[in-house]
Amino acid sequence: MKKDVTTEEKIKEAAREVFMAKGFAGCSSREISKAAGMNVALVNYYFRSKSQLFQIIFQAAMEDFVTSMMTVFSSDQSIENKMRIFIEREFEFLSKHPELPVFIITEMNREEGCSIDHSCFFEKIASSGIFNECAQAQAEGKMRKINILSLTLLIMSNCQYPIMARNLMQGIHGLSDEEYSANLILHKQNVTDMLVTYLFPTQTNNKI
Amino acid sequence: MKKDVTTEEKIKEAAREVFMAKGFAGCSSREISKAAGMNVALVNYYFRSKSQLFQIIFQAAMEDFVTSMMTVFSSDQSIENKMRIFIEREFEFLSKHPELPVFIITEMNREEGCSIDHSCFFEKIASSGIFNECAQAQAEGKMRKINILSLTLLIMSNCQYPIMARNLMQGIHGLSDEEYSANLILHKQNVTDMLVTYLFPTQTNNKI
DNA sequence: AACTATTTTAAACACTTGTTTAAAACACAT
DNA sequence: ATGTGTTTTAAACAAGTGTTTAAAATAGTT
Repeated sequence: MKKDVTTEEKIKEAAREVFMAKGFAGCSSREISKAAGMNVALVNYYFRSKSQLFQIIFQAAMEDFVTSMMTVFSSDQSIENKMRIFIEREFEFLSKHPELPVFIITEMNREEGCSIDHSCFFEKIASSGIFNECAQAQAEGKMRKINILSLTLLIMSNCQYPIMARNLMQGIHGLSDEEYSANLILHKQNVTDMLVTYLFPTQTNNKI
Repeated sequence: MKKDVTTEEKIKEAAREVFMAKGFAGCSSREISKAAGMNVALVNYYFRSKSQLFQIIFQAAMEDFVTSMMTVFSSDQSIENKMRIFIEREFEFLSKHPELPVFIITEMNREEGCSIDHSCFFEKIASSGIFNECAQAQAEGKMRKINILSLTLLIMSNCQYPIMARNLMQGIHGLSDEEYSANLILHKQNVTDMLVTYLFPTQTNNKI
């Protein structure tokens, strides 16, 4: 047979789109199969059930998520520069995949949802050596002493929330898509300034 | 008839719990009616449909959300103190209603979802005079000059995300409920320090 | 007690859900 | 062309969905 895009991948692609947009509970098997342009039964022929298909999609989404971090952490830069580049990349990445954070958070909260071990993601990030690098910088007084969770939260909060809450913010502030996108660029700069100033309090950074 | 808790309220209470925990798509009418301890038909007898019931619950949730802000903004405090108190209160409020932010954001993203006018919430907040107060403080050089959206985002991001992403963060960092709660208190302090230092850059605040 | 209006229920409606079955279409070797 | 294994489909399955209907239970009035 041989095709440029195999059926299995067509399903995965469609499932990813539909799951991300509507969540596990918000869509049906038929909706996915229709998006993939085929019969319902095929979805269960390749993946045993809707749940199993979902697990695969979710796992891949988490993978993407972490991978996007790794490229920066593993780079040959000062820790402050890594921070700047990471924020830059995170805004760029999330602008391309805006549903990803809400998707992951929502499905993590689902009771029957993904029962995979998530600590592997932590280990993957840890293997980049970024945490050791932080500890060293903190010991040398180059970096503010906060624990890893707080550090993670500070970065994730300020990068992800502005993307996640887009519709809410546009609704509240009455902004068009273009206006919000423009403001997002300004906000990214504010976030970078704030985080770098807070985390790396040097004489230069403390200037107003 | 007269009862201590009217049927209508029993439904609303049950609906709020179930909707918040599972979302609109994630639950059924029967599930709500069962949680309220009554027949399915009663839900549609008091509220015409599942959608209409949802709209009411969602509207009330947004109301709660905004009201929790107003009490602080309207208080008689310096703007820097308002900020500190607001963060304190927001962490406290969200710890009691952890599903609220994800619920609002998720349902704002739903296509068929709540088509209400959200600008009224902005006006409600604006009526507290907080925005004018900010503008004045900025004009006097007491506060960093950033636009309202960016200000909103900075605060909301750092207050809401740590609650929203609780399960994700616990999973990644391998933390128990108690551990995370404890860390949340530390993080709240970090967030307060960071935001106040960034937004009100005075000589005292700039100290490490 | 008998009538009326409201509140609650069981049952049914038509439709969608996830999943399975059995037959059809297809590819490919001989 | 025939046979074989894989891929795809239409059809059906039982269970669950939102909603409606008509009857039962209840409350309130006379």
